[in-house]
Amino acid sequence: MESVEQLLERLAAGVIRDSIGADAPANVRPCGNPKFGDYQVNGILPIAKARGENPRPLAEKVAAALAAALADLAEPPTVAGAGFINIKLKPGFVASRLPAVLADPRLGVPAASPVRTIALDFSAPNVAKTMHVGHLRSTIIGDSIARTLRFLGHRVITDNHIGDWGTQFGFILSGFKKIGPAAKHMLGGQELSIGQIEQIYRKNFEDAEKDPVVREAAKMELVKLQSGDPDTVDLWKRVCDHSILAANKLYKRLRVEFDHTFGESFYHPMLEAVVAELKAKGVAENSEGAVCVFFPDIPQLKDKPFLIKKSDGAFLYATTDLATIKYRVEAWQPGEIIYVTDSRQKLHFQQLFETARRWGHPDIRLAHVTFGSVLGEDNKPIKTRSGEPIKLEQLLNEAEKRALEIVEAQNADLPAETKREIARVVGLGAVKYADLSQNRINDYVFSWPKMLAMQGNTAPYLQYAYVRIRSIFRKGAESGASSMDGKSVVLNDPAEFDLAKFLLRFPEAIELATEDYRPNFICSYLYDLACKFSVFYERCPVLKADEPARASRLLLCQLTAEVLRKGLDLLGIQTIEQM
RNA sequence: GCGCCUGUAGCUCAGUCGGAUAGAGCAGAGGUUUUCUAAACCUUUGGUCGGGGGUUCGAGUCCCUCCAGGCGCGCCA
Repeated sequence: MESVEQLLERLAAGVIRDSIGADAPANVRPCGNPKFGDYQVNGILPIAKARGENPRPLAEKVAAALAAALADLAEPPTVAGAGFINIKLKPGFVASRLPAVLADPRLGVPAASPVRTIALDFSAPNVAKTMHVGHLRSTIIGDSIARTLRFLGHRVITDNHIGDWGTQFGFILSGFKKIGPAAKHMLGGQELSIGQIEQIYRKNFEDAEKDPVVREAAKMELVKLQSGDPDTVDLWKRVCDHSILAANKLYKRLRVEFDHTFGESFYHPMLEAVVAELKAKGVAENSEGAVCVFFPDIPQLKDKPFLIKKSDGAFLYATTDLATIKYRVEAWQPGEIIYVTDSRQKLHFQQLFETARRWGHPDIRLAHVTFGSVLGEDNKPIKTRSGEPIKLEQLLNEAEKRALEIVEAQNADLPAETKREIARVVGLGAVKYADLSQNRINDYVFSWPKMLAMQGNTAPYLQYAYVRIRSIFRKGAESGASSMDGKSVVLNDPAEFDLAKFLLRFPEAIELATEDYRPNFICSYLYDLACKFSVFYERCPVLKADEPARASRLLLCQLTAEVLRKGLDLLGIQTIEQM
C-alpha cells in the first residue's frame, strides 16, 4: 500500500502543478520539529528560486489549493518560514488507516516496484580459520540487508564467498603432511577442531619465515593442489568441509543463511580465461612480468594499478573477484551486486568495479557496502588480552551468559528453560543491535554494559517494549477483554495520536535503510517507536479503559507489537514473550 | 608521496542526498510505583557541529584550505 508520505507527495505534486503550473516534486518530508506539524512541503523554495519569485506568495497559493485536496486527511495547511507548507494530519484519517495497516502483511510498507534481482556477497570467512569478531559486522549487516530487500519483494541471492583457495593452503597442507597419514584420519573423524587446523597453519607459516626448506615445501603443496594432485586435493577438500561445518554451526546460532557458498576455489578454472579476455580487449596489459589494469584517466586511481596476474603466473583475489562477477552475471542476471566488507578494501573494489565496467558490464550496479572496525574500550581494534582476535563463539557465549545473569537477577522465578531461551534471544539480539544501530561507516566501540542496557537505543529495550505489550494481551485473555474486533479506532489522548501517527511511518524508515543500505535507520525508528509506546503505556491504561477506548488501544498495542517484531526481524533479531 | 574515511555535549553516538530553534543514551541534579513487567517513566544541566574561507533565501550536511586521528596504496586476501 502507498505510504502516507508517498500519498502526500503525490497529492501535493498534483496541487503544485494545477495551482502554480510547476512540474516539480513537492518534496514532502516529515517535519523536523513536531510543533510545526507532521509533514512539510519543501518543494516551493526551489521553484521560486528557478523563477526568481518570492516564495511566500507561491506557497500561499499552493497551501490554499492544498487545503481542498487534503480535506479528508489534514487540517488546512499553513505557510511558515521562508516558504514551507506545514501539514497536520487529522486524527480521523490516522485512525481510519490503522486497521488496514494491521491487516497488511507488509505493515503498510509499499511493495518494491520494479522488483530487482540483487546478488549479495557477505560474511566470507577464510577456511581453516576460526570465525572471530572481525567476521561479525559483514555477517550481521549483510544478513539485515538481505532480509530488508526480501521484505520489500526483491529477488535476493546471497552468496558466501569463502576463502577456500590461495597461498595459505600451501602452509596448511604441508603442515598436515608433516603429521603424516594420521591427518586424514583426524579430519575424517571430526577429532580436529578448527582451532587446531589454524594452529597447524600458523606454526607452519611462522616456520616458513625462518626456514627456506619449509617455505619450499609449502610452495610445492600449493603447486600440487593447483595442478590437481588427487591426494592433495582430497586433503584440501577435507579441510574445507571441516571448516564449513564449523562455520555453519555459528551461522545457525546467528540465524544467518546463504543461498550459495561458492568459495574462491569455484572460480579457479575460469581465471586463465578471464585474464586472456581482459588482455584481448585491451583492458589489461603486461607490466614488469605481471598483468595489470591501469586507470590513467581516473585521478584517484592514476598511480594505483590493479594486478590480476603475478609474474610467477599465479592469480590474485582480484582475478577471482572478476571471474565471480562474470559468473554471477551469467548465472543470475542481477541488476546489482552488493559486497559487504570492511572499508579497508575500498580501493580494491574501486579498481574491481572500474575494471568490470571496461570489461563489458557497464549496466550492472556494483555497490561496496563498507563498515568500520570493532574497537575495544581502549579505542583500539578489539583483541583478547593475549592479542588474539576474539572468537565469535566465545563472544556469543559471553553475551548469553551476561544476559542470563540479568534474567536471574530480574526474574528468578521463571522456569530455567525459559530463562535460558530469554538469555539466548536477548544476548544475541544485543550483540547484533549494537552493531546495526550505528552508522556502519564508523568504527564502533564494543561495550557489554551499553549493548545490554535497558535504557537507550538497545535491543533489550525494544524487546522489553514488545514484552510489555504481550503481557497486556496475556492479562486481557485471562479476563476475556482482549478483543479489538468490530470497534473503530479513537485517538483522543495526545499519546495515542502521537503513537498512531508514528506507526504509519514504518515505510519511511525502511526506505531510508534501503537507499544506502543503512540498517541503523530501522533501529532509530524502532527506538523512537518504543519511546512513544512507553509514553502511551504510562499515560493510557489499556485493559482498564472503557469501550471504545479499550478496543482502540488494544489495536494500537497490537500494531506496535507487529511493527517491533517485524522491524527486529529485519535486523535478524528475535522477540520473546516475557523477560 | 598519493588516495580514501572520520572529527557533533564530559563519554558513546544519531542527524532522512541543502531546510525552520542540532537530537538521543550514559554520566551529573531532581522527581514518579494501592494501576497492564519500575529491566520502566518524567523533569533538568550541558554544543562556536575540529579551525578558517567560500557557494545562496538557507550549510553539521556542498566546494576550497589548514589541523588532528584512522585506514589503504604491483606481485597477501
